[in-house]
Amino acid sequence: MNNFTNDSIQITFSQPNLDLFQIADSGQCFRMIPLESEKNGDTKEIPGFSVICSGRYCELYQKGEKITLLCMPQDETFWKNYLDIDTDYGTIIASVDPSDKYLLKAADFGKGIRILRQDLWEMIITFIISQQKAIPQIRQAVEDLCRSYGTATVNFRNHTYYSFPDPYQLSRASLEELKKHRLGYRAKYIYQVCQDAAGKHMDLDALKSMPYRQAMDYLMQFYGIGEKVANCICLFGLHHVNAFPVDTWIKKILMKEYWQDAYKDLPKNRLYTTMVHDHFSMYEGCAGVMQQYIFFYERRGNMSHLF
DNA sequence: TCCCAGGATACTC
DNA sequence: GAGTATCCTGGG
Repeated sequence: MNNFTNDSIQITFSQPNLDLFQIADSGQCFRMIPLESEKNGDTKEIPGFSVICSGRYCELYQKGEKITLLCMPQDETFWKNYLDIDTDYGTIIASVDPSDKYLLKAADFGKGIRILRQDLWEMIITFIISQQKAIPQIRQAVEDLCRSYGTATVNFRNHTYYSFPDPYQLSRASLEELKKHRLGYRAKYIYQVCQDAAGKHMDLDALKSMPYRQAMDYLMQFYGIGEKVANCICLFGLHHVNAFPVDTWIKKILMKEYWQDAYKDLPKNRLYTTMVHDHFSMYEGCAGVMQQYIFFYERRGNMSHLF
């Protein structure tokens, strides 16, 4: 990380409960990519990540609790905020119910995970894309949209990177164009949401000021956004840490680890809501973090690697 | 070849 | 309110 060309600054700070590798494949962030260097013709992975968010580019490196941030000087505050450095995750982990052995293990295993403060619009589109897709496919589709419709900028290494297209940029894509990016049946959802956002029918600024429940109701009015996607947008795009997205992984965990006989007569639809309420509503203000811990713990046990 | 993967919609009853 | 077929695509 020594041969950067111009203007960039390098800041190193110490931060507990922050693990770049865990965050990068926690499934919340799709533009945090391992850095590679070319040596003797073949590419070699180096222990760092490039991140693109809100039109900005940075590189992050880690050694123990020491995080090194490489970015433009005016963006230092932005990236520190992105990493949610003002939240004390140690306190959150310490608040785990001692009788919940599974969550204790999961929180310890994923103690370096944080809820990043990402761009709202990017999260809306990304999690619409995410439905019925695996993480590498989501990455690919997002990168595709950025290269096709985003703004090209040259970073401090003289490499070109592409911002995530804003509503106006993305709304210029026709439905047919969107379908070419392997979005499948999601293309029509994205097309409609872009039209809504560019036409101010979807008001992102208003959304940012809404409390969690209101934001959920607002988001679910739009075509292609159901409860799960709305929860992901709330958690990762609005930093509503009470949001608790329930996908098939979480359903599996709930059935495996939190089942009680009292649930046997509940219809499936009510079942998961009830289970989440019974076991996670006590984590006021950090339930979403607990969701990330169990999600990551379960997935890591089942998958060898993701990149 | 079939099946399903980190869902939502439109349609049934 | 609760259950189901259908929608794209890629990979096992």
